[in-house]
Amino acid sequence: MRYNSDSAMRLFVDRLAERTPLGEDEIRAFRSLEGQTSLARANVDIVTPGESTTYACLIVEGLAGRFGQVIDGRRQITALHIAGDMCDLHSVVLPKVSWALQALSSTVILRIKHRDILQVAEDFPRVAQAFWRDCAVDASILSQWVVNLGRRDAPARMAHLLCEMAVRMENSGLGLRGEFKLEASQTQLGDALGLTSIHVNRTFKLLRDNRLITTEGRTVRICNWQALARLGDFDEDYLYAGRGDAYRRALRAS
Amino acid sequence: MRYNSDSAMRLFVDRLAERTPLGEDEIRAFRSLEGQTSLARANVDIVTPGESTTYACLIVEGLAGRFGQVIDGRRQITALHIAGDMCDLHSVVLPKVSWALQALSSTVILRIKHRDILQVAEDFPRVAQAFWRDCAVDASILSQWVVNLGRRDAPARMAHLLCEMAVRMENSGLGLRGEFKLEASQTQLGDALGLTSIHVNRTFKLLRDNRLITTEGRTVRICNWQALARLGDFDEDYLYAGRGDAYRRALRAS
DNA sequence: CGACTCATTGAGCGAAGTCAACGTCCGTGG
DNA sequence: CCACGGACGTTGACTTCGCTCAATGAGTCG
Repeated sequence: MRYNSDSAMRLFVDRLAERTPLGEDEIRAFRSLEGQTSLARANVDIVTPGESTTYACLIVEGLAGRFGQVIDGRRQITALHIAGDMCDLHSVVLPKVSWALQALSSTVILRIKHRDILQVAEDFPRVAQAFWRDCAVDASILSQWVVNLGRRDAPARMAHLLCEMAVRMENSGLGLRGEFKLEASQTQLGDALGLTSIHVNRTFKLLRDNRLITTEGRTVRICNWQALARLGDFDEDYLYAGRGDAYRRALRAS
Repeated sequence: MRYNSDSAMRLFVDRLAERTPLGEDEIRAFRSLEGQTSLARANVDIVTPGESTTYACLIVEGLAGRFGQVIDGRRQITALHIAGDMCDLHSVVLPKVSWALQALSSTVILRIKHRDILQVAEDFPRVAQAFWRDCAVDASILSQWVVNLGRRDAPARMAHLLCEMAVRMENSGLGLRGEFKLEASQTQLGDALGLTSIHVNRTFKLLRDNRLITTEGRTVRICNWQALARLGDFDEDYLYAGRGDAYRRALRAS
């Protein structure tokens, strides 16, 4: 099968370059990395826990989640990844993983060899720094999830997640913060929010009843961004997602 | 004041070198980094949110926590750091922070300039990789905290935290997993566990009543490691902290 | 058509929060 | 020296948020 993995690669490199100034040759070196695309259907593991991986996964299309496991079978999603995300870049330096990577909806991924990534990082210190920084942003998001789970009730938690995904999608040109598709079932959202699917449903209803959002299938429309962000106590700084014009122009040009 | 910051530096470098083979000159280059020590009393901010830091903090002695803030004044600790931890190494690549770093008990820290750290990383690719890897381990721990907060009830959550701190302390030679000092108040533990101090107290009582632990002041003794680890569903792999060969083999894949 | 997944809603329960009181330890100042 | 205040730990009574169990409907695929 052939997927347009170029666009995802461009998204990823743009994001790196936005946060870490990279020269022409550095970008070229990185973009020349080869990989294999493959399709994973919803609820299929891409990486299984305990595995020693030899490649990192770039999302080309769809939605994937990193899952932590609890002994009784319940699951907790620790990260959501959209197109353009290198979802397990950290596995380059820690290849033995203790989590699962799973497609939440039909997802196309591009597997890039650790060895190749390490080589580029070794040849170009700035690229190494860009990788390190990307992992740090990932950790920053993870920190916010800890806060979200630890100290916010269900409506605030959900509001925060919706705001986060809205901004991330918009920044990757995959939607607008006012309207975007969140390709996850309520059960999967529950796994991300530390709630049951039933409570996710009720919380959705609450947000709809308060005219903060509307939903249509899996499309979410945020009717009142201000109010939703206030409810979720959302401040997008932690995403380090440049809303700079330069970035957007660059995207549009390509 | 003069503190023995050498021992903390040694702890940190040992940990790096344990996970990333470093040459003599690389270790020497790193250990030659200079810093300023200072003392922070309990509940005093070392780094304040919104700050743009120019240095990273190595804990020489004591206990520090990274705090996320919620609008209503409640707090959530997203990471605990003990002696030998470079608690905000990621700020080297993301200097504008959105969290607070606070001493939980009297804590001595060594501030090392970002500029110097970046220089060593640029000169020695393996050192850069070691930093990247250290941040990845930090993120791995963060992931486990997400799982802990999202999918475990209070007793399991607490058991998991106790096991984690026990292993980390033992691995840094600051205690034994069977007995160690956890220099945090029950309120602070609540901030880490997403519980109220009152519920932390009740949960402590529960663990004591079940003869899993005993406490004496802030010294925790784990009487039944097996049972506590089972209750907390604790598997130490995610800490990448073994001194044994197993984990070194796991890393060798890279 | 049947089997399946997913969304929706109700009823009852339980884990954790809130509010409140009290004891201990410790530092500080009259 | 003791009195006072503050931080911390402990415990009880009551409330509430989110979970469990259960039933139903809507959409989809073979």
